[in-house]
Amino acid sequence: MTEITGTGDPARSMALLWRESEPAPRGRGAAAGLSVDRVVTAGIALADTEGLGALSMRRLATDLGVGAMTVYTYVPGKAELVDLMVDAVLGEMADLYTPVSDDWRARLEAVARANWSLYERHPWLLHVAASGRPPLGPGVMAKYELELRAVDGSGLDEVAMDAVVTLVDGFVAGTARGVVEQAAAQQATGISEAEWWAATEPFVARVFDAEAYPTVARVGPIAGEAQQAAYDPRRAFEFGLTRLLDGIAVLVEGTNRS
Amino acid sequence: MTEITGTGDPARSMALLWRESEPAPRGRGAAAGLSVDRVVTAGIALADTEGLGALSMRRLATDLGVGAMTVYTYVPGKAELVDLMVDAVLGEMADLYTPVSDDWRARLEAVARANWSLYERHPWLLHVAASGRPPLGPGVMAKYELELRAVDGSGLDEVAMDAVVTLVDGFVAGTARGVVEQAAAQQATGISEAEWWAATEPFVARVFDAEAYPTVARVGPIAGEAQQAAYDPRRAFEFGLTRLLDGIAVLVEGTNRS
DNA sequence: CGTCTAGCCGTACACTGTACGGTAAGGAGC
DNA sequence: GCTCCTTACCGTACAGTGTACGGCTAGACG
Repeated sequence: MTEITGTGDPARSMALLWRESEPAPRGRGAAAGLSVDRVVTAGIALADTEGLGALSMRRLATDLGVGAMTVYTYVPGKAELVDLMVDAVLGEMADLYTPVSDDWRARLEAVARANWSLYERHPWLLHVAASGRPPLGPGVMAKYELELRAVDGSGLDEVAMDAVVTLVDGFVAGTARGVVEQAAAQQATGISEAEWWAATEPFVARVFDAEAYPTVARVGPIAGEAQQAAYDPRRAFEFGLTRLLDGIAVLVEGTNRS
Repeated sequence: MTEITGTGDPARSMALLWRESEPAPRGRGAAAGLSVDRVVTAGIALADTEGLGALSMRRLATDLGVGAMTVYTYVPGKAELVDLMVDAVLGEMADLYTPVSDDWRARLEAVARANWSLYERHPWLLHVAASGRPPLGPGVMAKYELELRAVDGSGLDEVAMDAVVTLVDGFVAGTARGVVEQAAAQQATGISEAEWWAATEPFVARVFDAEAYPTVARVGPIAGEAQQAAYDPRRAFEFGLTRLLDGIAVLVEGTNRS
């Protein structure tokens, strides 16, 4: 259920991403009204509502009202389809973020929260390995541009600007992943987070050796009580974001001082 | 290819994790010498060498020299097997980290690097969604204890100690994921990172609109040149770790001042 | 020696992505 | 209006997956 971007032929992928050589529909295709865009949109809708696990070529074809193999007329394979879906969806970033402040820190925080919203809208993004070889289409470019602008004018050089944006994006992805994983576990088991914790905690208490793990014995219960679970991703997001921005501020101040 | 921990029956899982009620082997099993431990060890070996994608019940059974369904005698299902593998492997953290300094920052940095090594040894860990409902076995406990000790004595309260450890663990997982994703893309395509970038870059140059994305046009080439790729996870790790520790230092100093 | 238990495993089901080859519908040229 | 050709469409097949079910049999116990 993990898809990897950038595994198709680069030339073909780039042509698709930028919608080069989309021919005027001829032949039977015109009747069905099918197109790359419609395929991609249907794929996104399916992944949004039922998860990336439900995105099979057969199911997608059924949703589109065509036979399974017909989808391959518009898209070389599932890998390229996912590339297109990712690029399209990252392009939505522009709707989620509008720069307001002239303070880099406020802008960067807004970028982080917009990314968080993106993962809320499209949780399946976290099941796609896109950081290594991102689909360099218009959506990715627009998102990257917008994020770079947030740190532009802070005094950081170009390499640091890129590194800061990458750091914030990665942080948000990591904490958002926590939300998605908990939701997936709940879906897979039918047991809520609280129920699971209630069922597991007694065993922890029984089997636990407070002498072997004294620090866990001290910290665990307090942290567990505060979160009502083994892990609270939303709390982790708020806590981590402040630390991260503090750390970036140290860099910015150091840069502007010298 | 993404597995989710904590999806089995909590009682059964906890009993397995702590190896309760492992009966003295009777019947034919004694001859084959099979046990939960041997199954788990074989699973880890398989995942280490060929990846989590190669870990199928049939393949594991073949490696153990038994029929496919025999594995189910020792382990309720694949989900529980993965739980056991994760706990066993996180227990190795104790071999990778030995506390030396009495400076919390040095200790926390060592924890981060030990986590990085853990993912180098067992990249498949990143294909397991374990943060939501971690397998609370001896390995997880040992790792958590060790990490909490690193920040103990820094002046932070218990809730903050847990949050800091969670933050660092999540950061390392995110950057390590970059390495694993790039390796997976290379394996899937047979094309190296440099070759992919060389094949893609001309298309970027051709299709790219410097007026639409002026900041990308300025920053992208400089960052790309510095990394020789779209993304360099090792660089991101070193850069991010410093920012993160700086940000945590701000918190520690603030706590100790008041 | 008889019985019973527990380890072992063959078969089956509903899925997956996609290679291959066949069918037929629409546009172009006359 | 007829023919031809391009191209969209799609049925079938293959090698996989996790695991429910039920049958077999080897060893332990009375």
